[in-house]
Amino acid sequence: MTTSTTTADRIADHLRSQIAAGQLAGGDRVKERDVAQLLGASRGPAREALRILEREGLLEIRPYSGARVVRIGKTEVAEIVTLRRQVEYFAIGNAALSSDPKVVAELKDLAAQMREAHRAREAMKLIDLDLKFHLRICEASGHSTLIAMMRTLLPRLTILWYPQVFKGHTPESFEESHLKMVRAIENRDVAEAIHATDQHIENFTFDLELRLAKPPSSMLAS
Amino acid sequence: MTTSTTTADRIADHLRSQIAAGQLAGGDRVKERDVAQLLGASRGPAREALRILEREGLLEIRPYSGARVVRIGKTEVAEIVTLRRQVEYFAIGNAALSSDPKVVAELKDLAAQMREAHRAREAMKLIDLDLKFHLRICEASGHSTLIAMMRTLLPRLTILWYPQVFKGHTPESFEESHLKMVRAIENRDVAEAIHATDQHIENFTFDLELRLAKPPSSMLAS
DNA sequence: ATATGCTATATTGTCAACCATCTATATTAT
DNA sequence: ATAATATAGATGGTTGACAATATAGCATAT
Repeated sequence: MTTSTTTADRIADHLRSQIAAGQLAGGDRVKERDVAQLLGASRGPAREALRILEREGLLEIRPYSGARVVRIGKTEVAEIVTLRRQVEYFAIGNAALSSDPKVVAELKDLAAQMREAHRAREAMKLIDLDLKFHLRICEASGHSTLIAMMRTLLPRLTILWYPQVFKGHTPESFEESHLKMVRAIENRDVAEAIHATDQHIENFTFDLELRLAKPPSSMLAS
Repeated sequence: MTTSTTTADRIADHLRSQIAAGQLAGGDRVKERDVAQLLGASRGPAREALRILEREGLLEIRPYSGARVVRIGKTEVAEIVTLRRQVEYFAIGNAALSSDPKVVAELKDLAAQMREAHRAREAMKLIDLDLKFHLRICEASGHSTLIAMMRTLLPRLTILWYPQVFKGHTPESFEESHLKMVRAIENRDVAEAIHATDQHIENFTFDLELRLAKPPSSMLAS
């Protein structure tokens, strides 16, 4: 649970979790007033939070018509995974070239934290750490536009991933998969970095299922 | 001047033009109140507009510290052009596969409009049309994430391009460069589509200069 | 002169109440 | 059943106020 600086961020975090966990399903409507009251805030920050989630591709907003949770179909899944792969290649390639020891240390730390979160079965925390890990790699490149693109991609991946976050790997294998990427960065081995990334993505998308839209289920849905 | 639906969009459009034209230079501060009053609006929409431009990578916003126009250096220029190339390959490849006649017609129309805007030396209109053109190619793919990424990229390109928008080509050569892409889509020729895109980007980036930050210059700067 | 800490001020962050405007739904008339 | 019309509900936008924070400027100490 990251202590965000602004109310809008806090609200966005909360809604993001709800969406990832499926408490807000595809097609559900999200109203400014409900969101605001739920977190004890006013409409301003709530509105802002919805825009944040729109940019992340988790909500669709149409003027005067409100926000709805996006429906993600098979096409989108394939699309997101493909784009993610390309962006991550680019990112880790650059990270391997610069190979900042400080970044390497941080990544190793994140990998260890993920292992623990995995052991503790803290799904949301694990996802949050994983996002931080892959975003850190982008940030290491120092390319602001690349970071922006990654920010566009990662939240969408979250939705796909959450339902089966512990599936197909152990805390140790999960950590190892990440560490392979880190070591490649550490050794300035661009080819290996990309290969490790390829494997990493492959390991955790082999049976990604789309989450079908289901009937309204949450207290936010109307 | 595009007639936007919401006030925030209108404000964002206005500021985007100012930034592209250099009336707001890198490092300049942009205040909510000033922006609001300038367009006869209140702080709400102004705030929203700033967030829009932040997402587009034209502004940097820090909590309680305000928004500043980003400084774009040589590194960023190279980065943006490279990423743009990759995204556009992906987009036009998909567009060529689907090859929607309606889209093709729209693209041809846009190319013609660009020729006229070029003849009339209407820089901002030309850029606006060009953005529409390339965005339309993305939209043709139907990939919402790809569209999101393109929306991240295009506004940044605008800043780089504006200072020399008419340089290195005639209205006719400019139209032809776009038409080559359109015809490739029309003929479902993926390889040619990518080649045409490559040429197109190459033609108009050969001597992209970075715009250096300069002293505050506008009525919005403080 | 430089560095440090404090104060003052401007700006952002947030709230609340209110009205305008539009969308979508329900209703009515044909 | 269909089309035109009301109605309700939500969003878009305004105003004014206040709280929280960062930054610049000033005083002080080194």
